[in-house]
Amino acid sequence: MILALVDCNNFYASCEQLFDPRLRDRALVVLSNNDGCVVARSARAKEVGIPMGAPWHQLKDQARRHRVVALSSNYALYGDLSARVMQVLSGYSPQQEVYSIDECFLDLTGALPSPAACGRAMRSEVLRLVGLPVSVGLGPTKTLAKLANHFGKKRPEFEGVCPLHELPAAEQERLLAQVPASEVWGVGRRISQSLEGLGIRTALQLKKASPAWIRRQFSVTLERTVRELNSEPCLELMAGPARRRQILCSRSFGTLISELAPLEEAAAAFARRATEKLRDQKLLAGSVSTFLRTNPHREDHPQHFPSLCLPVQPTDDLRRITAAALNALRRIYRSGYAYQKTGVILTDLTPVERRQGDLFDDPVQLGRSQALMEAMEHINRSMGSGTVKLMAEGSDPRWAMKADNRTPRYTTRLDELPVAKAVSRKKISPYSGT
DNA sequence: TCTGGGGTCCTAGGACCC
DNA sequence: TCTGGGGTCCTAGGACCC
Repeated sequence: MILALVDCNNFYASCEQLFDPRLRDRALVVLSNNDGCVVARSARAKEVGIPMGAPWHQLKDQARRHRVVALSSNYALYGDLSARVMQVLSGYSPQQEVYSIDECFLDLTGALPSPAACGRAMRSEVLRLVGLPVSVGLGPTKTLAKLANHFGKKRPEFEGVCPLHELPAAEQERLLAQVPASEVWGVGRRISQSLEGLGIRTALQLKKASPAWIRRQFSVTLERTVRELNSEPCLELMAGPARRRQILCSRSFGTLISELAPLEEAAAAFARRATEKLRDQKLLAGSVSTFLRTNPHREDHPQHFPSLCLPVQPTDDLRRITAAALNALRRIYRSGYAYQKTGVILTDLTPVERRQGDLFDDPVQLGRSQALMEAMEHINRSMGSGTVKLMAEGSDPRWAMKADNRTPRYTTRLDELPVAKAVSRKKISPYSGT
């Protein structure tokens, strides 16, 4: 079996550069929601030493020195470009697993003229048709394909495509010996620290460890990683999208909130967003949880992290889900805390077609509920999300996020098309953060 | 002042069953 | 005085991923 892992380079930053060529040679970063942390960096931003994942407010001086441009994240744009990349790649294999917004696995077993040639073709076609650079890693297991992708990206001699399985064994070992174990898929910060204590520092040392011993020391998960490094497949390619186990919607607020009323509005808004996702996937929720969180970084302030899960009769009715979410919120809320975040989680998900009835169900009410939900969706689809919503959401959200520097949704909004006016008159300035 | 959002899987331990 | 053996299910917490 030969698997490919195709991954877009600096995905969010590349999306922004695609629509504004003036950004191509700039140090550019894209920020997380609320303009909180750095979640993507252009090649130049990496060169000047902007770290991944760091809080933006700590980097402002460094950023000013290097004239770094910082943009708020624009998920409508990234989601649309992702779909185009995945579409192009799907033509190269009947078996594609879309693993995240910017990467997918493909089964290239038996690809002609060869998997490696196929990898090179994918790379040039995505660049030609979508305009985004990708890297390709090839190997007999997912973990090795991931590692090969790492080599394809970091080592210029591969020119973006690394067919690890074609290299002589000695050459493979030489490469693995040069990669820290923490770069291996499934080895995070905690495990790499523990491994180091046991004398395992490189991917090659991890590969040569005994699977049984690793299982005793850690868990079956890391045992699988070791086996995968030895070309023994333990992780299957997922055929379709896996069945969801939970649906979560949460946001940090633009400012801290202590009163119940604005928290209720936020929870109602997140319940709606979660219910939209639930209905898109034709699922019913059997439990609704709400959680609250104070700012964990303020160690000198009183902290409160409550949550409550309420069972409901399996439903996709926005009114019932919102009522349960607010009920839970009111029961966990305490005055006197400055809350930073709330969220709604739907669990115990079942497919709509397996709806379990109840002795006291009223089919007329169920029909009305469905008709109402469909009418709301129809209006919100054609006139914009949130055109029709429950009063519980309020109309002036105090919890709204910061997104001071979002670029236009070039590919999904007619009124934000990149016409001359929109692009050329807007001056690029380093992010001021005000 | 300012620190993301959305997921999955595994394990240990407790509750509960006969 | 002395208190079994063999299970399942659920949950919280911790690890990982992008």
